[in-house]
Amino acid sequence: MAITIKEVAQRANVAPSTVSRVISNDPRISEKTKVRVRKIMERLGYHPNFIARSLAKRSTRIIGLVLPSSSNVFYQNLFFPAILQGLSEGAQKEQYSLLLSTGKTEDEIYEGVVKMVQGGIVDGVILLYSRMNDHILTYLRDRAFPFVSIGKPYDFIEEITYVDNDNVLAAEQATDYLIQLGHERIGFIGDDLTFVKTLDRLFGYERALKRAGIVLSGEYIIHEDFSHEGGQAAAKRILSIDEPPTALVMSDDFLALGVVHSLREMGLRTPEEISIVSFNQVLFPEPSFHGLTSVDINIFDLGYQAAKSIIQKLQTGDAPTGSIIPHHFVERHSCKSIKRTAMTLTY
Amino acid sequence: MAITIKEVAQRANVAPSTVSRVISNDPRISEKTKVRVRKIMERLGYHPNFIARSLAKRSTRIIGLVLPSSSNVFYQNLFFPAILQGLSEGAQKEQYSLLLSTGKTEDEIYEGVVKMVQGGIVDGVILLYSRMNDHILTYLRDRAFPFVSIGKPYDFIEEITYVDNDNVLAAEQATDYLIQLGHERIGFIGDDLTFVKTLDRLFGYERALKRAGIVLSGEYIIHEDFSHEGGQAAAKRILSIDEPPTALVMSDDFLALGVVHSLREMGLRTPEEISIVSFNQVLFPEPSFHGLTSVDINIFDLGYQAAKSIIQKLQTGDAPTGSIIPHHFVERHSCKSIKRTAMTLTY
DNA sequence: TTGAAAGCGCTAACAA
DNA sequence: TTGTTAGCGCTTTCAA
Repeated sequence: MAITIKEVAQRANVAPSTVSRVISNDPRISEKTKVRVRKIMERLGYHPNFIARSLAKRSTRIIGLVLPSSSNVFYQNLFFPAILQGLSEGAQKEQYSLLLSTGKTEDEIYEGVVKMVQGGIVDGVILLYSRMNDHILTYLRDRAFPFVSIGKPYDFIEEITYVDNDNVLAAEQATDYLIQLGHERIGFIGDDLTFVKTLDRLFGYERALKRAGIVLSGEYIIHEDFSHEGGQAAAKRILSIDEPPTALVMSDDFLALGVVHSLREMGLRTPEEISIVSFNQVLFPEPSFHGLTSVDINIFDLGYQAAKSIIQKLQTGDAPTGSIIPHHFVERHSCKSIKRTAMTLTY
Repeated sequence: MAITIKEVAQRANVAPSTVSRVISNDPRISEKTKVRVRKIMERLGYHPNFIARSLAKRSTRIIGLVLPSSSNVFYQNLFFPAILQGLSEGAQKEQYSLLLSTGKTEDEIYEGVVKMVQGGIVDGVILLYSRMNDHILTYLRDRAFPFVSIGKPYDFIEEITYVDNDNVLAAEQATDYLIQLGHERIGFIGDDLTFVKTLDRLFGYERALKRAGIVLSGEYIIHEDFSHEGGQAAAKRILSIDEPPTALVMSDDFLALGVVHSLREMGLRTPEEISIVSFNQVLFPEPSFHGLTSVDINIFDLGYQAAKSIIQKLQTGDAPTGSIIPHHFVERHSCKSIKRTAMTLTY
């Protein structure tokens, strides 16, 4: 067994409570005894037992991270490590630790969250996603347990602390950009519409089209996983349309790469025959690498701010409702102008 | 405050210890009281407090994960999420949780590990890397604290539980493959040589060359980060050599993509002018996608087995010293034969 | 400025 | 089959 506070107290000829106060650097303890006790802690190699402390203080300084249930896809995308890095740095700064949810199915994850929360393992929770009708969010909210959502919540937006980009605006700008280039047959490819960010991006896309007086076509809106298979399926769908789009807005770089690749295999080149704008900007930051024109959503900042928000909430009991992380449109080489003026030159 | 075991006991007219035994499904308790107590737990919405249980049992069922200190690169590579997925599944299966180390620098990480271990937060630790002269490993070993290393340890290989591929053999096979294709000027690009896996792969590369009677050239061995910048730097180095290699063995897909890309920008095409074999196989499993001939090291299995090994160690007090995960050579389109017979045809 | 003592919620001898 | 009791190692009133 390891050294306890009692043994330190004995050696130092003080009460355990005094040692405890030395640990937390209580100002009521004289410098002299502090120095003496610290020396003995050092000599004995004493380290406080966090579990005992947690039990007494009813706080662990551990934050639970909840991944989405479609985590197989999540694990194959650089979004996850990027956001973890931000979370990790934000937590480390305030001496918090991060506990991962391990479940695969929705039920497993739910059970895991209940265990973390009711078991007193975590002081707060961060949801690494936001989707509609989420049981876990409802559970946390019903219990008034501190949590932060990465992604704007679908309901109760006024009362939930979240961190997000302005996805509507970002998608609108991306779509506008394509419209400016002369495109009118513009498609949208996103993943599961239960995710709020997909809804938002779709909404921004639609808003841009409407404002430009372009009629929406249901055929042009496609939903697939953020995976290579998803990309392939999406590419097939696109080519099966009578009047296929000349440009695409896509909700993720990985998905976009898959689509671009599949389209190329089917004989459709980017940007010559089809223009592409995507989201996330995690795959090699260099502009020259894959050449996807894309919206950089600053994933690291998203994670960092989420950690900051939950910690603030835990420490002050309150936190800003919504934090919006700025995005940046990064123009590269996956889009081509098809304005009539440009076209006539070609004729 | 939440419901405690005492309140359940009162309502059920039993002693707290009986409730405790019901929770752990102790066979000594009669079915009748079990049912009664469970009903009351249900009705009160009781959930055991894990912290209290952990303190009493001196075990938390939490496993600490330690990332390498060069984690900025780690976070930008799909190796990390892939191994996490394996770890996660292995942990979930046995009802263990995963705690992440959050530090950036070596010192921060070391402090974090000490805190986890001495603080009694974790029952065991998994090192997600293996490098020579690792303080953390030494610390854990000195304390005889249960841990598993992902990657063969540099020292004390007999007594440390680890999970790894046969990287020497894999690199030897990859190099052999290039030799079979007629290459003799073969380079090796890896990252930091303090990582054991890089050492092993380098060793396998050298062994294959020696066996084929090819003289090693120090110029042909390059070390760079697993990042795009690293790839760029490596590409420059290669082109600066008087007699540049006609083929490369590389220790990571991400690095390889960066190198391939940079080389192409500098006018050297793959596989026409330079052949490439790499490692990891995390970036889109489809053979057609990026076309890199590569060694699939089954990262998921590596993580899954690591979780399994540490849990076995925690439960039985013992575990196999080394588990070797099989690798698979995946032939694609990044290598070209330059055998003399083929060459003469061209002349 | 320090100490004594109770208690955080649970488990695990030992008794019955 | 169940209850009693003494901790696990720390914090925190209350008292001195």
